Amino acid sequence: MTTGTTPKKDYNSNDRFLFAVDCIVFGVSGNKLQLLVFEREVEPLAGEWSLLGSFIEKNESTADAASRVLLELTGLDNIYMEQLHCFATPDRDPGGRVVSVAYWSLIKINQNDREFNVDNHKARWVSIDEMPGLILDHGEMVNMAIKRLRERARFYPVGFELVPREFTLRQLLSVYEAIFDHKIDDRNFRKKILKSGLLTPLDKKDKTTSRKGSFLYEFNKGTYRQLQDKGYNFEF
Amino acid sequence: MTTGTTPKKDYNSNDRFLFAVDCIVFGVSGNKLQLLVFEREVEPLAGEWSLLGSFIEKNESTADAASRVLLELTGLDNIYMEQLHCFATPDRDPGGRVVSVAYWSLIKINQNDREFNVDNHKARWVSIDEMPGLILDHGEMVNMAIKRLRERARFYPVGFELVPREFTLRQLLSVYEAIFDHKIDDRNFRKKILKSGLLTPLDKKDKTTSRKGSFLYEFNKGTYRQLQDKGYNFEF
DNA sequence: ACAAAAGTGTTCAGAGTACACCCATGT
DNA sequence: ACATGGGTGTACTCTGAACACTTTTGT
Repeated sequence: MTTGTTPKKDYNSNDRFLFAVDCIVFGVSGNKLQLLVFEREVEPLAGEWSLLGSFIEKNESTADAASRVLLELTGLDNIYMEQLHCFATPDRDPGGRVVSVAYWSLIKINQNDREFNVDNHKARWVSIDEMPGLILDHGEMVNMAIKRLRERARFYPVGFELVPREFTLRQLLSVYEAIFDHKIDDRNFRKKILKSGLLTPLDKKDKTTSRKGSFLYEFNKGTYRQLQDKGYNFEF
Repeated sequence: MTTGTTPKKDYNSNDRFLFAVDCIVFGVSGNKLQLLVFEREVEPLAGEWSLLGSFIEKNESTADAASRVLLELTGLDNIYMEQLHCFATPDRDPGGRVVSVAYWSLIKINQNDREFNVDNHKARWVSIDEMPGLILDHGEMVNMAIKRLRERARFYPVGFELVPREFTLRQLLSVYEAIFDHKIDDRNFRKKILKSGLLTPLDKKDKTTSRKGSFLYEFNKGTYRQLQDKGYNFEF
């Protein structure tokens, strides 16, 4: 039926494109999922809100570039990060034919908010309920990333990436409430999450939020790795 | 802590890369998941097995390019297709700095195997158990695609993409056995899949596989669309 | 003593799992 | 009549979901 299915691979005669990454950075605070957005300081579109991105350098991969952007931003190099999607419609950037690979990442706001001064750099956490309009297709990227995050969080233990190393059950519950954007039953949550084996109870209490104090847990990497392969139902 | 987080966006001074798509095409036959592989006819690496791909043209998106490749191959333009991942390590292609976006797709082998003559085009269906070595990082792409397919198939109704428009329960069961690579209990499968509301029973029987004949079903698009958002557990 | 958050158990309904026999038909 | 694949039902277990009160302790 068809004629030629020979791969078109001519390394000399083909078009070359500019190539960038954009980073979608999520955190949780105040029971809401937050997004880190930036005010662009350069043309085109200076003054408008966008994600943070960068062109890819000659000898780096997209993952390297995204890590570089996150490192410059937060000073941290062990941030949870996944590739989201490659955005490549010809007219997505009026500045030229630019292909962008979006990465999404999760950071622990409480742990790191001193590491970078958001205001000085014209960066701001916004609740995803109050997200401003973003340039180009960045809004589309964010929506896809939210969807992907929720998908991951349903069956894989990514909730832990949004919580400090030592955390209380209520903190973890808040994170899941923020991700899924609905109230979760306290007792059922405790029962299920404790049964999963993902939590190691510590002999300490966090007394900052109540007089009684609430027990701290840390999170069990061994069980984590098992569940990353098999999956686990984190719907509450 | 950090200093400059200004997006590095200079449209003139940055490197430009070649940009390609590669297509991972799955089908099911003989109770096994099959992959469509090609023998390359051009240098570099002529004579070796690879996925089918193409460079991106100036005014097309990656999705357009992948659809174009699939259309040239199968003559069909309504193939189920998802972006897999953007592969962009600097040294992945010895022929130059080529970034490749991989797409995976599902086709109904029985329905279409006459539409393209696989042998004439040096293309071949291979069981994923007997996959030959593939050039470059194509093996890695396929492994990631298998993982992604299984993930999708667990919670979304993609199994239907691998079955003709009218199909028997046994055919559908075989598809799921192939995807997950394990035996599925016949009775429990029927019970669950019929309860899901995804199937519309037809008043016809397929008599090609038994004397008694087995009822044909078609698949309910309305329910399908609901389940695509909510997800549904297709583990059997 | 009281305010504020932490912690705890039970019941019920629905889903998953394991498992073995009869049915319809063409030859 | 028989061989071949198609079709069916039940009992048990486990998980999810709904739901309200007691505990601790600093002030």
